[in-house]
Amino acid sequence: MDTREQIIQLADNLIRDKGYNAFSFYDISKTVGIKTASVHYHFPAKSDLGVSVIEQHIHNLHVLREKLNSKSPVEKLDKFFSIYASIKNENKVCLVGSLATDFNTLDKKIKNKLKIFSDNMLDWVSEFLQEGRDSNLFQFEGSPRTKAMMIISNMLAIVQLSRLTGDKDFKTVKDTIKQELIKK
Amino acid sequence: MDTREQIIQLADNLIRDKGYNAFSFYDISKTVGIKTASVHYHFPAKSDLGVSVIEQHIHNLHVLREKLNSKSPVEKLDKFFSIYASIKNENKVCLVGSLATDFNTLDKKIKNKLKIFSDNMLDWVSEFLQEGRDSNLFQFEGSPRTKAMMIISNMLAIVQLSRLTGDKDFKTVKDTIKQELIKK
DNA sequence: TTCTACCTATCTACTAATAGGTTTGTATAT
DNA sequence: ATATACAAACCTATTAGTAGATAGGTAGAA
Repeated sequence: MDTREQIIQLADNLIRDKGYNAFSFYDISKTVGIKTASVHYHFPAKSDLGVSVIEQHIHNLHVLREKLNSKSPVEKLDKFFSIYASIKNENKVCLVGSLATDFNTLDKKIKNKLKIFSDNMLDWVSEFLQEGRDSNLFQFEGSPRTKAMMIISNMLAIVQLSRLTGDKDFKTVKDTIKQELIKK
Repeated sequence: MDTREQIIQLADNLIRDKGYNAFSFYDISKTVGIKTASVHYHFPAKSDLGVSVIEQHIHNLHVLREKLNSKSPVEKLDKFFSIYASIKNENKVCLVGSLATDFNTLDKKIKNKLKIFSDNMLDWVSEFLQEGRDSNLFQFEGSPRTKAMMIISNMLAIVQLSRLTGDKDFKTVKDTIKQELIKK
């Protein structure tokens, strides 16, 4: 992994661990083993780094969608859950949740990119929910978009909330959502 | 309102607007009209202010519970929703959500106090959900605590997420939760 | 007098960011 | 084959600004 990628990876972890306004170029530099000025060589401003972190997530989601394209809605749902399970496992939160709380302090470029990412995520989940209902695998009322919004917000929040209430609440909520969606 | 209360009120708004690590004693001082050193007179450290903000929320919840004690579960649910509606209306997020994303940067005293607050909230919602189901007003499966966790996380997250996806999504999600809970 | 609530002044540490220099490899022209 | 040019990726050094925090002083009220 080259330096640039390493910086993005690290920034991503820091944002989801401590929040955007709690990490600095010094945190990056000491771990990568270069000076802060060298981090600025790759990313002139902190907001440029923020934008790149989100772009990485957009790209990863795109690749995942392609990969799962021909798989069943249940497999897609499981993969969706497993993303949040590993977030929880690392005691982090999801990118959208983290940046949403800092939203009013962010650069316009970051805000716009983040909107694109959350739209993509919402689009993907809506799509496989619809697909699952059409093939009688899932049951839910209302539009797929609304259901997607509810499932995403449940997962987004439970990784945050279970930092306080205990990690096993994550599993309980995840299992309940799946059960409600799949039971017949 | 005396200075101390004014500082707490202001810090509360700043935390829920921009996040704990994005506000400073200078933000407080310029609005209250005193110097930063004078803010330190009331709250020696930033974490003391943070603790007081949470204590205020704990107190407010306690007062609310007392006030609604004899009211119906539906009224309690509506009041619960209206709290989040006004948060959304101000384009803020809820205290627990905001501090949960910054959790790994917080002082131990803040972490502990925050746990108490989220426990109280969870306790209250679980209680009126149970009450509502017992009197055939609500229907849901699983434990009241799990359902409370899911409803709280939905609301916690939708105020965050709808900063990106649009304010009307807040209303859609809120209405859907209520409908699913009350329909017979 | 002593306490409350503020003040001025200052400190240390950290922040993002920039200017300008060094090293290293690589491509091109002679 | 060797000198020249150049860019990539780092460096040192520095800037201007902000952070939280403290020492010590003051004016007015109890």
